[in-house]
Amino acid sequence: MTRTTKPQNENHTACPMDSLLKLLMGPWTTYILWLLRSQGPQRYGELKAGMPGISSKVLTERLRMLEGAGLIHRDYKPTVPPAVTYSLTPRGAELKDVLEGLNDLAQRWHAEDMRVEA
Amino acid sequence: MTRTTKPQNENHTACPMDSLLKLLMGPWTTYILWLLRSQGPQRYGELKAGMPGISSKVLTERLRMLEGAGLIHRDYKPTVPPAVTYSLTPRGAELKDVLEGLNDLAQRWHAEDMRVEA
DNA sequence: CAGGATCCTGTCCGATACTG
DNA sequence: CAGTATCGGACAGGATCCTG
Repeated sequence: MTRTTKPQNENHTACPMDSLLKLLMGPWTTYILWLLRSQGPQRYGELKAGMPGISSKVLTERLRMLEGAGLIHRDYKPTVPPAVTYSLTPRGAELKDVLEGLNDLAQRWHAEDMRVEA
Repeated sequence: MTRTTKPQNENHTACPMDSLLKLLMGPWTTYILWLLRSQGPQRYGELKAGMPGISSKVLTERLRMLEGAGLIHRDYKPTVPPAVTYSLTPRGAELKDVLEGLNDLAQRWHAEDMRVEA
């Protein structure tokens, strides 16, 4: 086996949590999940409109990653013009709970820090 | 930190959860937290030894970020030679629960995927 | 409408060398 | 021992143009 990269690094990137974390951390990833959850299934253009400043490339990239991780579902209608609708999968919903836990934590800490610094 | 990025991005990086997520996603971040939790407070050198392949610079960088976020505590003894010990703060412990939740999810999905693909 | 291809850019990471 | 300083390279992300 040719092994040019360092074995140690594979160790920690192979960790399922780490890859999930790495997926979530993308600049717009949580936004996408948030939009799909709060506004229900949406089409590509709607998502893009809801995220001012994102490029097609990055949005597509993120959507593919989320799809690959089984967090969202891609529904492709080969009409003319084509219509693609994205929605959350059960896994996406499961993930929601953890994300909200993280969010609560972050917000609480943030609030605490405000009080301390004031 | 220099602030040359576009205003639109500040919108989503200003979200407390996003910054926390961004912090956690660093290449070695979860490792550090994991080590400090499973092996208790450790010194700089011990941490480094436990993470083969990491450079001083990156380790210091990550430690400073974690310290700045209030997740770890830095105890500096100005002896000769100096001794610096890092430990988890209460916040670090709190974060642990969420991380484990995420980890459980990731592992379960991973296991499920294995069954499906087999 | 929903992306693919391409180029360019900054950022961040790791290696090496040096210091109080 | 516990860092800092500096440099180069890889890669991620953005802008733009183009297509089924």
